[in-house]
Formats: sequence, structure tokens, C-alpha cells
Amino acid sequence: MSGPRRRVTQQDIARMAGVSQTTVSVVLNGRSDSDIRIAPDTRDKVLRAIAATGYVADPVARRLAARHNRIIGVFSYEPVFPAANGDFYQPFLVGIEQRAESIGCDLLLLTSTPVVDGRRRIFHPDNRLRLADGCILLGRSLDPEELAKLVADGLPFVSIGRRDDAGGPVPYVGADYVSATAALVDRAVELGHRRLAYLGHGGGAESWADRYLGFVTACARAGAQAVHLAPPIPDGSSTGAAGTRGVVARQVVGDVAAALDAVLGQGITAVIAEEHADGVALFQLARQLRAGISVVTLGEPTRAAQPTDVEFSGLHIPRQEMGAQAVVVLTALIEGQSVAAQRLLTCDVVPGATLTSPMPDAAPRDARTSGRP
Amino acid sequence: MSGPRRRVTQQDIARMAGVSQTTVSVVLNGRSDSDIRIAPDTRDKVLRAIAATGYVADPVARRLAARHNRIIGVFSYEPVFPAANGDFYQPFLVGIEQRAESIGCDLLLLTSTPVVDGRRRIFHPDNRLRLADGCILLGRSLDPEELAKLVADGLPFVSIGRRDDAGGPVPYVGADYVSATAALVDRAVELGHRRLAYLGHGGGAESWADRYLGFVTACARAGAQAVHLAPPIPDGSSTGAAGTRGVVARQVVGDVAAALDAVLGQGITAVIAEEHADGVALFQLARQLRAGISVVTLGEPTRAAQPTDVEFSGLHIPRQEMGAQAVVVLTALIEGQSVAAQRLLTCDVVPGATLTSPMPDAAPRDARTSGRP
DNA sequence: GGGTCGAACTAATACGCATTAGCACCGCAA
DNA sequence: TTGCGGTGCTAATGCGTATTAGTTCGACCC
Repeated sequence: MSGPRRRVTQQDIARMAGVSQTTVSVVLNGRSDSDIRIAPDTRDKVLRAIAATGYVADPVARRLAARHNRIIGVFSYEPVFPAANGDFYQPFLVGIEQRAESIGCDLLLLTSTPVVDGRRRIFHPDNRLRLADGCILLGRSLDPEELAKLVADGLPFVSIGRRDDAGGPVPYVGADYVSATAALVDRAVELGHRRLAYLGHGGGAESWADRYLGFVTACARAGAQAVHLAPPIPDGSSTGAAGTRGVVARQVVGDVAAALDAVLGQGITAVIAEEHADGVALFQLARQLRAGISVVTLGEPTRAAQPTDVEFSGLHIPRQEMGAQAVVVLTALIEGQSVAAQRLLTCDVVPGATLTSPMPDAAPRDARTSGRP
Repeated sequence: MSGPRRRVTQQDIARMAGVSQTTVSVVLNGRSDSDIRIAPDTRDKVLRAIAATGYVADPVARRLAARHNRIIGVFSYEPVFPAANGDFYQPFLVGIEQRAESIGCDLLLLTSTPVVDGRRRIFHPDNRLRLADGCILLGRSLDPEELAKLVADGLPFVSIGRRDDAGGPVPYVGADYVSATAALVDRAVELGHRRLAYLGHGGGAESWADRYLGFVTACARAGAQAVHLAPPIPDGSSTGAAGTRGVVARQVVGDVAAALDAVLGQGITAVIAEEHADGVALFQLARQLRAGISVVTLGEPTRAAQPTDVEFSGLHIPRQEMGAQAVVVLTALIEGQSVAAQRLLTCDVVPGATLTSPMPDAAPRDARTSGRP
């Protein structure tokens, strides 16, 4: 009909109320602090007009003029919603959403970031980060280079998940995988396990490196033997927890079956799986073969896992709380308050049913294997 | 460390290149189409300055000048994230997110809408709908009154799911439940079913009414007997597919057990269940009792269903595509283009394993029941 | 030698809001 | 009557960009 309808502006409200645009702005922002006074009935007139039209200040204009608009951007490398990653991100969003609501901020999903070279890029000619007052970064791995730019750029942001420094300290709200993984290893050792394996990359993303670090440290401390069963291609970067790499026997395994071979062949009695899905697959395969190994999975599924009725031993990532804390840190940063901008939240240990005392026949197996070559 | 470093602007570039801000803008936007010409070496000077400073246009100012912010609001009555509704909404969001990304729009989650009288309200004193250029409405039932306000208001919006007119045509992207349900009924009749039941409200929300309409129409056309097994309280509004109500024998059933009683008592051989969860429950109960009835469920679960290994016959709602189409329609509306703003997408029929030929003992059962009173 | 025309720009303005500076009015003291 | 401090408001300006409406300058024509 009439093309794109013009949106209601403060001018319109001003005309309706018979006042100036300035007055409307002042009323809206409740500027009681300054030297500007508005008579109660003038204020009422304005508020009535606003209520009648449902007027809301244009966030874009607001941000241009005032440099803030009470909008929090959420940026992620991976798409947030797809079930491809097993709803892994959902709890973060719930936490973010709840806290954002409670402090009266809206959430803007920065979906418009184009994919270049197979991943979304923050920086490109039309980057929209600045539409929001600040933003929360979601996703397993963030390009360190982009992170550095972001730090340099000065736009407030918080990463969900610990990040190494990138041209400056990176604000984050992460999970303390080091301690949690170590606690799980300790528990395994308590139960009698002496040869443990870590199944996964153990490096690349910080979250993986941290898990691996916890594993290695705890094994060393407890005097347990540690083996690292790594997938063929460590997903791009291969360094990870550099200091510890090499101390531990490392073996590349092509798939879960190969991993199980390695486990059984070397008399390993407990496997700490980086990815839930791998742990599940390994456990089920072992069960089919009637091999009694313990399996611990380090976190909720990020890939679809085979359905199972077993409750896995492992750790619980406080995702919702992480989301909430990220909002807290971000708003503090936006307002220039000084806060602890790097936070690690404790992961609960899930006892589960898959971490038990080693089977009595584990030792013989070990012996046999040792004598094999 | 000089606080918020002033950003480089087109002015700065202009000064560096010894041209006007307009020229910079023109060069940036490559406006070769218009009547504005820029000499190659002028263009070069500007581009060099841009490259030297790493200038990027401020997206905020850009959008202010463009008079729309490329933000799409997503509003839902029911909570979208929580798994309470079995992730029913997720696929819609996936579709929305993907399409929004591909056309360069961001998503504003309007989740902070207060709950009044047990449901979220669009219109309330502090509604933020207008933050976005337009919005997508998600949720089973939308208050017709609010819908009417929205239509009258002129703010571009699209409903996911068909909606009756409300003070004007309501733009929507829905699923063609009428045809899909009819197709399922036809198939049942083909297989030999002669007495069919519809289990569910059959009214209230349009999506229910449509399913019911398809059921009744197809039964009538095929000469099959139709029974409506309705839950005790039809969830607020009770009218629904008004024209057809009353033609069909209607019976109120308290729960699934009661429904099964009615089915068996009346020699019904196939049940079309509005809700997946009800269909599953009914089928499992019937199986326990060794009663061989066919069950069709009309759509993915919106409530948690008992886990099952049976693939149910029924229909598949193209949720992701619906989300994507909603974005398409919305952007067209925002830009004032004329489009088909009411779209019904075809539902695929899922053959499944629960719609089979009627068991031979169905007729005798019927006879027995008839003679009972 | 005035007029036309096109190429290559620029000045001015709009976008919607927040903010700064300042104006008009009123009551009261001098 | 002037002066003066409030009170209650508005005009004007700026944020950084896109766009519209010119302006300048030379070439070319009659």
C-alpha cells in the first residue's frame, strides 16, 4: 500500500504531546539528575503519547547518539541453533537470556556474519558488532588473530570459554576443566585404576587443552600411567598443552574401534573421553565385546551421541551459569567498572555408572599384553 | 591507553585524500550506477587512504542513514529455548537463523515479554517490538485481539503457522495441515479402514482446526465414519472448525485410556492423533492390550512423548523451511514489495509403521460393543 | 563571446536520538 | 523598577553515513 511505513519517532510523540523533541527525550531517559526539569503533567502528556503509540527509541539512532543502546550482541562462529551440535549452545543462551532480561537488555543474535573459508569471520567490511554495546562470543575455537583485533578494537566483549591472551588479556567466563578433569582422574586412581587413557585432541581449542592438562597433571601426581589416544588430524592446530606433550605416550587412533584396540592391548582400564559422543561409542563397543573398562566423558555432548540408557560418569559444564556470568562481566566492562574479567566456574563431577573399580581381569590382560612383543 | 580511541571516519579519510566526505562515501559504495563520476586517480587516493587506516564504515551510522536497521525481531508466546516443548521450536529457529544470515539480517530475541494471565503478551507498556524493522511470531496460539492490534499497527510481521484474519489479512507461513491430514485419512481408507477417530482438540488454534477439517472432509468424501475424541476442556476457546462441528459424533475422553476404550468399544480401527505424544501413548497402550489399531500422529512432538522405537505414521512439518520462508516474507513486507504474504507449505507424509490394514478382529469387537447397552 | 553540456566533484541535508546551551517566565528581594 | 535565582522548557548541534541538489570547470558549438 504505502510502501515502507515510517516508524514513529520522538518528533511524532512531541507533536502529539505539544512539546519539543528534546522534552520527549528527557522524559524517556528520566534525566532527573541534570538541571533539566519537567513538570509532572507535561511528563504525563508525553508518557500518554508514548503509551498510545507503543513508541520505542530506535536502537540504532540511540547508539549513534549516546554510544549505547542496552543491546547485547551474541556472536558465534558456529550457528547457534542447529541440532547438529546437539543443543550444546542452548543452555548458554538460556543463561544469557535470563540475565539479560533481568538487567533490561535485549539480545541481538549477530547472524549476519558471512562465512569465509569455511568459518564465520568477525571482521569483514560489514561487521555489525558495533550495533550492540558489547558482545558475547560463543563457539569452540576463535581465531586468535581476530581475537587480537577485537581486543585492539576496544569494543567490550566477553568470551564464553577460556581463551589464551591475544594481544592483551581476553575477558572470559570459562569452565575449570583442569580441576574437574584432575578430580575425575583422582577418583579413578582411588578406585584402583593405574593405566589411564585420554581420548581426544588434547589441544587446539583451549577447552581441549585444559582437559588434557588436568589429565596429565593428575596422572603424574598420582603416579598413574597416562596414554594419549589422539585422532588422526588434530583439527587444524596441533600444539595445545605444549609443556606436557611428549611426556605422555601418544598414539594416533583412527576411530573408536582402533581406540578400543589400543586400550585393551595396553591394559588400560579407564578412558577419559574428551567428547561425550566418543566416550559413549567406546563404552558401547567395549560392552559388546564384554570388555569391562571404565569410561569418563568430559562434558555434555557437542556431537550427536548414540542414544543410551547408561548415565555416564564425567563432568557437568555449568553452561547456564556461564552464560549468566558472561552477561555480568560484559555489562561491567561496558560501564567501565573494574571486575574480574576472567572467570573460571567449577564443573560438577557426575558420579555416573561408567566409572567403577577396574575389572579383576584387567591386570592379567595387561601382563599378557606386555609379554606380547 | 587514551580511553575510547576515536574511530576513523569518512571525514578523516576525506581529509587525508584531499577530497570531500561525499566522495569517500561514493567510492566506498561503488555507485557506478548513478550520475556520479569519480576520476580513477581520485578513487585511488581514497582507496589508498582507506587501506592505510584500515577504515571500516560504522554499521550504526550506516543503518541510521539507510532508515532501517536490518534487525528482525523474533517473538514467541511459549518459551522457545527450554526443552519443555521437546525442541519443537528449534527447527523454526534454524531456518530463521540461516535465512537471516544469508540476507544479512540480525535477529533480536524478544524474549523479555512479560507473562500476563499465563501467557506472554505482545502489547504491554514496555514492549520492544519496534526495535526491529519487523518481527516473526512464533507459538501455537496468538491472541486474536493482539493480532488485530498488530495488523492495525502497520508494523511488518509474519506469523509462523496459519492465522485467521484479524482485522485484516494476517501474513503467515503455515503448513498445509488440511491436505496432509486428508491425505493420511485417504491412505487409511485405502488400506481398508472404515471407522476413524480424531483424537485431540480439533479447534482452538488454527493448526488444530486445520487438522480436524482435513480429517472431517476426507472422511466425508471417502464415506468413512468419523468420530471426534476430544479432551475434556478444549483449552480456552472451543469453537474451532465451526462448520464441521456437530456433523461428526463427538465424545469427550478424559485421558488416553478412556480414548482407547472408546476406540475399541466403537470398532474404530484407525486413530488420527493431533498430538504426537497422545498418539504414542495410545499406541503403546493398545499394544499392551494386544489391540491392533492403527495410529497416525499429526506432526512432530510438541510435548515430551514416551520414548519408542516405532516409527509413527503421520506427517512431517517442514519447520525449517517455514522459518526460512517467514524471513523471506518479512523482508519483502519491510521493503514494501508485494508478495504472497500468506503461504502454506506442503507437509510430507511419513509412511511409518503404525498405519496398516485393519486387523480382522476389529469388526467382531465392534459387534460386541454395539450389543452391550 | 555567450551558451550548452558533461564530467567530476562538493555543500547541504536527512536519518533519530541525546545533549548542551540558552531563553522565557515567574516570584521575590532591593 | 530593576535585578536575580529558579523553574520549565526549546533551539541548535553532533553522532557518521548516504543521498540530493547543486557548483565548478573546461571543451565544444554556433
